[in-house]
Amino acid sequence: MGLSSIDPEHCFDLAETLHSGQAFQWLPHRHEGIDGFAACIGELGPIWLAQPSARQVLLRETDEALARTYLGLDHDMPAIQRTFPADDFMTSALDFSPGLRILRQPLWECLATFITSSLKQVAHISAISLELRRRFGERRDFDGQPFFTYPSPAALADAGEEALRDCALGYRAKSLHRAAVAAVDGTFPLVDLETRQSREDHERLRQALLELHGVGEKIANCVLLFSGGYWETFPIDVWIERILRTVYRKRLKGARLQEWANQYFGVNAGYAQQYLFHFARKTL
DNA sequence: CTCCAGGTGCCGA
DNA sequence: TCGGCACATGGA
Repeated sequence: MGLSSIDPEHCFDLAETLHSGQAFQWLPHRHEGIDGFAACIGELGPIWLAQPSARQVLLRETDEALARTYLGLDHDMPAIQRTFPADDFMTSALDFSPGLRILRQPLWECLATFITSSLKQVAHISAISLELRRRFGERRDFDGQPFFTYPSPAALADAGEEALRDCALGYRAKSLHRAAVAAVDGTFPLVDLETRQSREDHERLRQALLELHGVGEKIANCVLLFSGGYWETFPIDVWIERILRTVYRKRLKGARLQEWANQYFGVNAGYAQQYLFHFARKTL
């Protein structure tokens, strides 16, 4: 199978993007003698991605369309970054990883992994995600190595809460199982919610997410940002809250802090948030 | 051992 | 509406 090369056009960093706490499945993988990363995306793949130089992303020809969407290679980064505030910390965060992109992940995979993320470190979210894939996902071999799709709602619903608990999920097992059941019985209409046509879709998806047990403001916002592509959405986790308190001197809480952040960081506040989060986590 | 991690639901004031 | 607390698990 032939390889394709994509020129990202704007500044793009594959490794930073795949390991910035948005997606949790990417593993180092050498393909045809080239070091890169491989994983399944939702029910697709595995796909392999490499970036031997700044203006060159390598992948298999058949994966090109999927990769462009997933990696956000069509994002107009200069235009997006011009909407960020120009304060010192924001500037430092941009300088630290100028090639960071917001991914566009499948809804179920993104929702399910973030349900398992509450009060967990990124490394452990990855471990949990991998275990769920290995136990309940579909095996797909690539270069003689096994990869696994993210388990479908049906697979997790059938597995049962106790089996999920065995994957070190703790109290999150109930939330994940109930979400899987909701997706299967249509209470949470995955396919409808994943299509994005009108302006109302944002609020529709947000409301549906918040009705799920175990999904609050933070997780709903992560899904809106990392799957829905709603870049104005600004998730506030412990890292971001710490930054807003210590760097930006904000003593506000909850909805008031959220309101301030959305106002201050602008129309692409969520995109800005990812630079802040990554910078803080890697340097503080 | 203690503290913390990309939080949420529920309780009482 | 708002603060306090329980909830599982593993790494630092």
